[in-house]
Amino acid sequence: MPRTSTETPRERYRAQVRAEVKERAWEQIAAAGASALSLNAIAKQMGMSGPALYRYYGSRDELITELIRDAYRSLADAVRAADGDVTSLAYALRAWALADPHRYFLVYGTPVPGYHAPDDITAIASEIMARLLDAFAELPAGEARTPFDAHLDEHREWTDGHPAPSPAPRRALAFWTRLHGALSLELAGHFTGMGFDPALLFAAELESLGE
Amino acid sequence: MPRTSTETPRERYRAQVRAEVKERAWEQIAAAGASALSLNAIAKQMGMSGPALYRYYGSRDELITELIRDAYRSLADAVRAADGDVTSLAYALRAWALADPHRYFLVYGTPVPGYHAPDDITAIASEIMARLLDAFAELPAGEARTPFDAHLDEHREWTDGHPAPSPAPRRALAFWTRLHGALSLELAGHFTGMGFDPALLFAAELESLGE
DNA sequence: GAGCGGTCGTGATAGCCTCTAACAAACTCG
DNA sequence: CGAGTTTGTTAGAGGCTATCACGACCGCTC
Repeated sequence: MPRTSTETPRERYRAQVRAEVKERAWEQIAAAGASALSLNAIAKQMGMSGPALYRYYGSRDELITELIRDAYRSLADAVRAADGDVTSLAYALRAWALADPHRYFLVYGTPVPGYHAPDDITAIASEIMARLLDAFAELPAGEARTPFDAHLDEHREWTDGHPAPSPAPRRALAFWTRLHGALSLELAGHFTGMGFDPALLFAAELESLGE
Repeated sequence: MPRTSTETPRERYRAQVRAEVKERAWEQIAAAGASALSLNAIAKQMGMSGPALYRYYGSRDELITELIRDAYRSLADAVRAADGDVTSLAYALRAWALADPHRYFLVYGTPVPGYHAPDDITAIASEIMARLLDAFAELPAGEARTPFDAHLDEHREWTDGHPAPSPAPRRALAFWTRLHGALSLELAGHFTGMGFDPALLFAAELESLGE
């Protein structure tokens, strides 16, 4: 197999170790959530002693930020891989969330107080949003124009130049907030013991976006 | 002032210290979130040495559980104090959430992996749900019956004997998930920099429940 | 009022964590 | 081969949760 010539052996090794650290980190997160992530434990698991890991990640926060970045990227991939239409987007989102709930909460869960997302992460987020706007732009306009539509027409910074006409931004926002509402409560276990099927609730909410 | 005769001085003192601990805990949570809560720091703040606090709360988890319980109780109070109708319930919820976002996340945020809520907490949660069902039971039935309505009719464990007829449970669930979706994304800061007014999004989502 | 039992606060300690610093070993590349 | 960078080590500071043994104190009872 051909190797990239611009990559020194050291860089190769470094990248490999960083990747393995992330792997273990994901395992830990899946097992006990992001708050329980311990650089020390990862180091020991990999057979090296605590501080060695700091050669690869300057701090716990740096590692977590990298994991959040990867989570966003994988969500963007999942969304990109879905068919263009709204329904398949919704089920791609749901499948991605159910595949690893902790990863979902890393993106949409309780924020760390001081934390502010780096630019490249917000860029990925807006790519996902663009995909949503695409999907809704293709739908027929349909219903009546709401006051919130008017407000959104005057505040379209977030659509970042996307040409989707008037009802689409509102519907894209509703897609995001409604499905997040249903998904996050399901993943957080707030529906357990209630008896109904969360998948059907999700479907019903998705339905509500079509009307 | 008359004092309760069933209360010994020791018990009075104990209750007072426990209350002050909780106060400091809320301050810390408001400042840096629940994950940053430190029994040690609280003890020092109160002028006593670390382990002394363990006389009052057996563990950090026990304190947090108590805080979650209080959060649920205060939400139940807020909801109980609101007028019966759906709109005032929604704005009571929103006001309660905005008053202390970290408290909101304590209730509806990323779950701690091992954690399972004690019975009395789930009891409070179902009282809140009953209030919601009340509000929707008073509304005219209106629209067409959905497949999800049928599913809910067969799975009404969670309504806990509440007599609200068919469309009400679905609408109460939608109230919960939609408003939570909008609120939690707002509180987590996912709308910052997007330009639109989260209050108007909330209002629009609330509107969507009336139809 | 004296004594006694339970409660409360203390310091010491174990064990975990993050992260820094100084030092030794290993590897790359000229 | 040799020099410089990179990597890993141990030691240690300072934080945390939590347990334990001990002394001090308080309030109830006699």
